[in-house]
Amino acid sequence: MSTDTKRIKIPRPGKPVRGSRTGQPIMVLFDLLGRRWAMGIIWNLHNTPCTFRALQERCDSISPTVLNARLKELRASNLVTTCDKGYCLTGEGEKLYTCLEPLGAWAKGWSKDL
Amino acid sequence: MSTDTKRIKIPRPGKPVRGSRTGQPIMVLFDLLGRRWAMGIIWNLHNTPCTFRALQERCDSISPTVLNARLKELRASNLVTTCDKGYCLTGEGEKLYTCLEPLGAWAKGWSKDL
DNA sequence: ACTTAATGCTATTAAAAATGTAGCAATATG
DNA sequence: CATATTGCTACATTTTTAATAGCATTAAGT
Repeated sequence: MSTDTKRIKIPRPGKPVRGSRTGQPIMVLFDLLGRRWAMGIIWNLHNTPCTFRALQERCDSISPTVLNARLKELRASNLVTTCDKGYCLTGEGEKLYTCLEPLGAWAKGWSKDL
Repeated sequence: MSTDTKRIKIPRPGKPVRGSRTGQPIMVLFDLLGRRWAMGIIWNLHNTPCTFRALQERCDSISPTVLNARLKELRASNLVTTCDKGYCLTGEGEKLYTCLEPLGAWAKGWSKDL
């Protein structure tokens, strides 16, 4: 469980990122969340800390390479951390989750008329 | 402005998608939104229809290849459509936007303590 | 102490997606 | 007509993601 962030690009507010030269917070967030499995990881981690391997299974057998990359990014962004049970959301991460939560209900309605 | 959807993979609720064999609506949505620029496009299109090229500029000069791919997906998913001003969000798209909106405020707070 | 099993990864190769640039066809405008 | 704008497509390059194997470390079982 290293916090090694070398050679990975973490989007940072105020700095140019993929998708925003200005580094507007929302665009930085979209850059971070708009990566494969980022939101799924937050969703699956909500209120249920778990080990790397358990998380891997919950995320439909996501490859360890990507899971590890996402976890590094999310930890560097202070959304995910480690606890005695393994990985879990930080306080900020849980707050972010509550912002995402309404999407669950919306998605159900959307899926009906699709 | 064709509605040509051949050769692109649109995630569909109820069907296995990238990231969910079960096709849970939320996972389908995450698959769709977890693609580069998808959320940024919705954000930029909110209440402000515009042409392909104008949208391209708003999205920090996103490449036309990706913009077009995202637009096809979002149109096929009934979130984006065309109007006299060019592209715009559908009713569903605007509803989705209201789900995303809180992220703007959250992101500002998050960016401070990062 | 010696296995065995689980955990957290890294390495590697291949496939898919995104980027960047050029430019074309169609329509509108002067 | 000539020019400009629009909505894209083509193509080559770079990044990401995927898929699979497996290693090092720790914890438990016998």
